[in-house]
Amino acid sequence: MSIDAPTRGRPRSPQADRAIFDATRRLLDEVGYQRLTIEGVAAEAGVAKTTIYRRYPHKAHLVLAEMSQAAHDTPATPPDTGSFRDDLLAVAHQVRDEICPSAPSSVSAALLTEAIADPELAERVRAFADVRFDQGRPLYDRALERGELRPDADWRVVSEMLVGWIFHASVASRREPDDATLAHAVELLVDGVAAR
Amino acid sequence: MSIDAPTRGRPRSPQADRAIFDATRRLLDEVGYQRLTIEGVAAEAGVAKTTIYRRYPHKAHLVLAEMSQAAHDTPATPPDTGSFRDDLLAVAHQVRDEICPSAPSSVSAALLTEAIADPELAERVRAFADVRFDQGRPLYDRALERGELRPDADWRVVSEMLVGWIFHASVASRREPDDATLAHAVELLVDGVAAR
Amino acid sequence: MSIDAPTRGRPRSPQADRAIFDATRRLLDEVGYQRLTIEGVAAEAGVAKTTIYRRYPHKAHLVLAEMSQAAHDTPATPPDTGSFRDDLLAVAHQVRDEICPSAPSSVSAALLTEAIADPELAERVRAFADVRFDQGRPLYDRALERGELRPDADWRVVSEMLVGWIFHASVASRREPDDATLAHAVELLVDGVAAR
Amino acid sequence: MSIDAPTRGRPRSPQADRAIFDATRRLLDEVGYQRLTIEGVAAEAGVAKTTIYRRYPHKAHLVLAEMSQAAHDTPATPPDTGSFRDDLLAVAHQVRDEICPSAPSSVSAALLTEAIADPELAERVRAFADVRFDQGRPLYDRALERGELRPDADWRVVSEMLVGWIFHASVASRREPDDATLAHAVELLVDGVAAR
DNA sequence: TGATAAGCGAGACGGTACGTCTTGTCTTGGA
DNA sequence: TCCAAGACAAGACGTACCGTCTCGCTTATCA
Repeated sequence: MSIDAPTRGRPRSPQADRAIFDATRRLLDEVGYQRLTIEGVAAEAGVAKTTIYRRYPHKAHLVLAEMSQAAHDTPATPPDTGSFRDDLLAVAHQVRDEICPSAPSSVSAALLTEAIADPELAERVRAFADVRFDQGRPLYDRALERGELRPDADWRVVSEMLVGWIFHASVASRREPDDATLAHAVELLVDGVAAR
Repeated sequence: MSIDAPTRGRPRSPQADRAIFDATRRLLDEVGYQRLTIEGVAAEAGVAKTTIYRRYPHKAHLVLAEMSQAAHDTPATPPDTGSFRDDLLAVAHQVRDEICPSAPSSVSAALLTEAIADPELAERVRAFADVRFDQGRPLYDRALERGELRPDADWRVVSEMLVGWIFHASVASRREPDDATLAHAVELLVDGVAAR
Repeated sequence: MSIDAPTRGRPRSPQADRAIFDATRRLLDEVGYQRLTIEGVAAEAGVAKTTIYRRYPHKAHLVLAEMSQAAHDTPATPPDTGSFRDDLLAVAHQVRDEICPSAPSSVSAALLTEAIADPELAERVRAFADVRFDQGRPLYDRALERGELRPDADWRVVSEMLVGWIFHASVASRREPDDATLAHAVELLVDGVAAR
Repeated sequence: MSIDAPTRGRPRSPQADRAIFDATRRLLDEVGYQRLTIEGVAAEAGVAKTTIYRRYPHKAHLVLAEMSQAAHDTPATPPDTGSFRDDLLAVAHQVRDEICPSAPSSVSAALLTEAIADPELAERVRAFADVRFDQGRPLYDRALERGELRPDADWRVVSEMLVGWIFHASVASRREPDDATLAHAVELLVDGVAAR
């Protein structure tokens, strides 16, 4: 990507890198984002605080880096059922099951919140989100080819609407939506809410 | 609701109540949620820390109470343009302008984030959201009467989809959606994304 | 003693008086002077804090009052062995066993300490000490009659020297003095430390 | 004494050490032990609270450390008048003038009081007292050589009796003993209270 | 084959806020 | 006027993390 500066001095330890990521993941699962502390990660990873601060300026950057790494290691493959409606429904299920499964895992919300006050972080979060959303793009392309999707529809808006709804419904309104509600939402999204 | 226990001991000072709320609002506007501090609120309100802790166990509860109070004092009136589509668009504008205006005001996001890890707070947030959503209900009732809305559509899901999208788009994806994007989103929502 | 002021309003409850004293004694035995709190006494006595503050301005006064009451209820009788030396030794044993038996009981030291900064308390403590010392006076009078005591010796100094030494030895130097050391101290006191 | 563990991490700042001691001394002189506050010391020393708590678990330990340091910096030299009796009298004057000079300085009493409930502190206090008493030992050795002192007399008991008496008389009984009373006490101690 | 430069562990440092505790005062309603 | 109950202002407590800073040591590249 960038030409590495001519690397003087001792290079950063890849073991430390891994240990930090692993500890971050473990603690994220255990106590959630809010109660995750750099100090705790350092202890869990058997690493000095400095070693973490040298890599990431803040907790949020650390966590985001870990998530990016994880996303890179296990890329999500969008469903391909042959039907746009069913594809969307499958995505809805995926998102719900990824976002909701117990409290701590909702790291994303926390990151988004922090991003509000930290423009640089916001930029990285946006980049991360872009990657995620782009992974879903083929789904819309296929739908378009099959003539199931309005050509003028902004696929990004559609994605965000689905994901944003699940987020909002889970947290602000009731518990996580059940299968019937998911289906209803997809139907509204596909067919519109207007009377025919 | 419940008959208040026959009020033993000195009653809580309404002046303190007000002072706390006012200080909270002022600081929220000034420094935002993250950097809001119980200690700071106490100082700003000219009140002892204990007086706040006696009322609210955590920062989040305090802030939510303030928001509830504010919402109660100035209830939002849903738009009534005579057209469902235009009503929705007006709501979208309202929500965007309320949510987005720069960093500090994104208190909601922070509250939602905290609610993830605090079930009791989550319950209160949910109650607050219910009130807000219910205020918008007449809009859907009118649309139904006019025959503009599918009778089987869950109005709550529709609301959440719109609000959730604006949230998500603002924070996770790009900056706040512009007017054209809002209009596009409303159109997708009303007419559906399927090709006709 | 004093003519009671013409008693307007509701008289103070003697039950409360007793409950306060009892609770004070219990807590003193349990947690010691330092960790005794007015709040704790009120709770333990089933009495409002105000009820205590109406009677005693400070913790120290409360405790001193309790001690005076206790001393009044069970006056100490000085030993009378027929020998000055043995009387002193008996007193030494009494004092050691009263002062030392486990940490919390050393309330006296704490009171003395507080008295340094509170002249009124100091006066009361002094009065209390005077009563205690006076209770020992007959011992010296008898010794004087028997011709065992130097006529010019200030009995108060002698008492204080014995008690002060036990205090000091217990706390500042080693553990509480054993019987042999007590006997040695009494001997030094009686016969002097000078070579004959 | 023990070989210090090979100094891992950043060493403690000697400047902080000094600043803490100096501030402690200043505040002790100003407001006395009871109203001395760790927070206050930190502020006065220009040091973080944690820096103090890292060194001393409690106020009492801090104060004792300061006293030890002070005692170490300016060791007391026992008087040497050539006469045991006059030496003792000189010591008595020293002790009275050191202990009594108005409220704040009676730190010792406070420390002793706290030591009752804190075994570790008690141990340190004892060590400190040992040093102080040992400094007075030559006085007794000289008296012994000159044949002024009973060979079987425990010099430590003698010291404690004198110091303990001054303590007790100052605090519990009346104000600080005047010169005549000091002389009388020394005389009793040296010659004994028994009639000849 | 050193010199130089960074990385690393450890842990102290100045800060800030936390949430708790206790103090002594006050304000209720009821006795 | 007292009492129980409990709110109140004040302020210290001891703790937890923050992000920065020395230390002594290790591991690289460059001269």
